[in-house]
Formats: sequence, structure tokens, C-alpha cells
Amino acid sequence: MEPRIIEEACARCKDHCCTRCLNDGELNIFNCLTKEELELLVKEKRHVHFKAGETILKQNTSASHIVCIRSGLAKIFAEGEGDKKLILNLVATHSILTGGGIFMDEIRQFTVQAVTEVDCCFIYSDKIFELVSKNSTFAFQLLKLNNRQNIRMLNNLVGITQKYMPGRVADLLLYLKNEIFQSNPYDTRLSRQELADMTGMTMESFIRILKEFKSSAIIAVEGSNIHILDEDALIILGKKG
Amino acid sequence: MEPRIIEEACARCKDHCCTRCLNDGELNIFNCLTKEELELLVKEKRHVHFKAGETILKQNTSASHIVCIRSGLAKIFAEGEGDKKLILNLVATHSILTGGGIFMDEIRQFTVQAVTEVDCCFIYSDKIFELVSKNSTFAFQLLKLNNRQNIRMLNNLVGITQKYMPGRVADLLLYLKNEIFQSNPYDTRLSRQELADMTGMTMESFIRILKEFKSSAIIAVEGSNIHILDEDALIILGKKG
DNA sequence: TTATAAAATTGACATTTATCAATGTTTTAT
DNA sequence: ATAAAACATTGATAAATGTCAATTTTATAA
Repeated sequence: MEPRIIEEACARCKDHCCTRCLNDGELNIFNCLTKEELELLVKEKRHVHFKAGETILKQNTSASHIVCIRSGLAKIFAEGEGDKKLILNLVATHSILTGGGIFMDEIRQFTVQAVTEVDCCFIYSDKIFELVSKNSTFAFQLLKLNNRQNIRMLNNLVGITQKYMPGRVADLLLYLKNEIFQSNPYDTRLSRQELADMTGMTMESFIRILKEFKSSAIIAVEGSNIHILDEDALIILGKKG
Repeated sequence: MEPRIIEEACARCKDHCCTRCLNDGELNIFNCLTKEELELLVKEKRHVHFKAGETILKQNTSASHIVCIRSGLAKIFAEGEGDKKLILNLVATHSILTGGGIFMDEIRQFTVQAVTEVDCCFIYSDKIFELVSKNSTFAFQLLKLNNRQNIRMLNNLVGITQKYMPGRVADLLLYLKNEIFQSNPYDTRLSRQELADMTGMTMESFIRILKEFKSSAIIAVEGSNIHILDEDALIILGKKG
């Protein structure tokens, strides 16, 4: 359930890919490490490749690693009773995954699954803890990173509980454009079911809202390719709930 | 909007109340501080008293302090568009509040409001940051604490998005008994509206579910006093969604 | 204590959202 | 190229939840 295919000790990482591993447009949390500390990290790091659909981290397994995404797109979701899924977040290139609970009971709170092919690095939590105690700047950066990710998910969920479906879909479309793909016609690579799972509604309901937006000329949709035509309308819909 | 009444530099804290400030049944995060570090904390600490209903921390204000609750009950909630409130968590004696975003943009993500009278200590974030860089054990403890609180709120919200109303109410009643009041007939001191705000539903809907539980002899209700009669039934309801 | 306000409850009804089944479309494997 | 599977769409309908208004109960202040 943990790293399916542990490949070689990350050869390519000798070039210190960690130093380029950004998150959320923030400064790299590994930048504050000394050369020795970085060596420690790189030495133990494992490079793993996942095909689309494979599970990277599984909810309720023990949290022994953190994962850095080198390339690709993955989804973080909570598995509820009876096949219920709620996608909490998408993570793309240069993101860092803690799986929810590295710092709590050492049990993963969420599942992470590859949406596209994903190339990533597995780092033992132990190493991270070691660095936290050695380097306080690193500790602080990690605290910030962790908090930022959680807050984003919380705010997203608050929206889901407070807004009607059109508002939720509007928020999602804007989020995908602004935060994940950062381009306007964007190709989600996500199924309708997955998009619906990001908004806490059924696929059928999601499709209906999308259809309404299409016929109101707010967006254009071609398969998994979405083009926002009237961003202001979406913003208003999102505000209104 | 910040500390309404800053009283004297916390006289009573000379007895190192911090060393008794537990959270969530976990070990005290201040325990790992040296005597000097604790002095630093206590010297700058302010003791503040709030009446029921007063706002302790306000969403969207700048996050200059963390707060430790010495006694009383407070609610953490997200304020949405148009008076919409969602109570994310209750915090009782010996809890530590970060207000959501001390480590992120320094803006509070949530509002914290006193439910009963609340006695608490305000500590500058700067002092906390200073301690994080001085003491790595403290950094790690804080990381854990912060993460645990966020995960709890996330899991709660996931439940709200995935379950029908009876399941949500069942979860809430069990949560109040097990985590907050730790006794069986318990007095919530919360209005129906507040209880409803913890489940993301309207007050009227909440009351109806409560009534159903009452007529099924699952609970007994007397004002804000709730007695769980058939805990198993609630557990099943919570699982089923 | 009484008047007044606030909170809780109930009912009727409207709206939102999910469910189920049928059909069309695209992708995948032979 | 064709069959099979997976995915997407649509419609009809049922269930869940919210809204609004009226009423009762409880708390509060003069």
C-alpha cells in the first residue's frame, strides 16, 4: 500500500531537485537546509513513479513518509462510509504531501491518488523529524506549509457546506484556473465524477450545473477542457452561494 | 477587535499556569520549555477575561497572538457570506487557540467567541516564533498540536458533506459527550442555533431531528441539557450517514 | 410580578439535490 | 474496424433540506 515501486535511490536527485521543490508559490521549504542536511535528505530519498489511477498514499495506513511531487497531478481525498469520496485538494508539480497526519498518530488521514502519471520522491518522516529538531527555520517553514494546506482545505469545505451547487461549481472552476492550471482554457484531465467529488455533489448534478453555465455562455466545455468566458459571472455566483 | 480588556500582566500566571495548559488530552506543549523560555513566555503574557458572547478573536484581523483558555467554553467558527456561520470546533479549558492562520499570512481564518465566561491568556505570536526557533521540541509539539486541531476540523467537515442530517446530529451528540463535556447528561450551554451551526443545517431542521431522537427514546432533552440514552443507536446512525 | 424580548417549536410549503433508469458518446482492446 | 467497456448526458421522480409564518415556551428587565 505504501510505495508500490521503490526505484533506485534517487539518482536524478543528486542534482538537488529538492532545491527546486516549491509549494504554492511560496519559497522552497528545503532552501533553509545546510548542505549537510540536504545530503542527509537526498541520501535516503527514493524516487517512485506512478501510473494514472494508482494510489500513492492510502488513508488509514501508517504515515512513514512524506512525498514530494516532481511532476504530474494527484488528488487528495477522504474516503467515507460506502464508497463516498470527497476530493479535498489537487496537488501538482513541486507540491509536498503529508497525507494529513504525519504529525498526528502517524496515521494517514487521506488517500492520495495519481490523476496523470506522477513522478515523486519518498522521504522518511524520521528524516523530516530529525531536520525539524536540527533546524528551526525548517521547522517553521514546515509548520507554515502544513498549516497553509490545511487552511485551504478547510476553507474549501466551508464553502461546500454553505453554498448551493452553482456557487460550488463556480468556485471550483475558478480554483482550477487560478490555482491548479494557471491558464484559461485548461484541460482538467479529470472525469466528471472527479469534478463532482471536489464539490460534494453527484455527477449528475454537476453535469447539470455545467450545462447551465454553458447555455448561459459563462463557460465553454469540450470534454475535459474548460474555457472560462465570463469570469465575473463565476465570481458573482461564487460570492452569492 | 483584538483583546478587548487587557488586564494586568498575568499575576496569577506567576504560578506557571502554562505548565498545566494541556490540550486534547495530549501532553502540554509548554512542558518542553526550559525555565528561561517559560519565563520569557510568562513575562509577556496577558490575562484577559471575556463575558459570554464576546468575540475573542475575529476572522480577517491580523493574527498577532495565540490564546490559551484557562477556563470556560468558546466556539470557533467560519463566517461566510450573508450571516452564514459554521461552527468548526468548540474549545474548552486548557485549549490553545491559533485562530487558524498564525502561520499563514498572519491573518485569522476564523472567529472565536466566548460561549460561557472565558478566562484566557494572550501570548504574542512573536514570542511563539522565537521559541520555535530556539527549541525544536517545542516546534515539533506545536506542529503536532496545530495539525491535530486542523485534522479534527477537516474530518468533521467531511462528515457534514457526506452524511444526511440524522447522521450529523448523531455525530455531534457523541462528540459533545466524548470530547467536550466528558459526562453523560451534559449541559451544552449552546442554543439550538449554535448546535445547528455545528452541523451545517438550519435550526428548524436540527430541532426536528432532535425531536425524532427524543421520540425514539435515543436521547432525553431538557433545555440545553442532553442525556444520551441509547449510545449504540447514535453510533449506528453516525456510521450509516 | 408583569411586560417584553428572545429562543424554541411546529406546520405548510417550496426548493434543492439525489436517485434511478435510459440513452448517447467516447475510449479501449481485440 | 468492431465489440466491449467506461464515461457522459438526459429525463422523470423521490427524498432531503430549507424557508416562511405562526405559536409556544423560556429568559430578562422594569
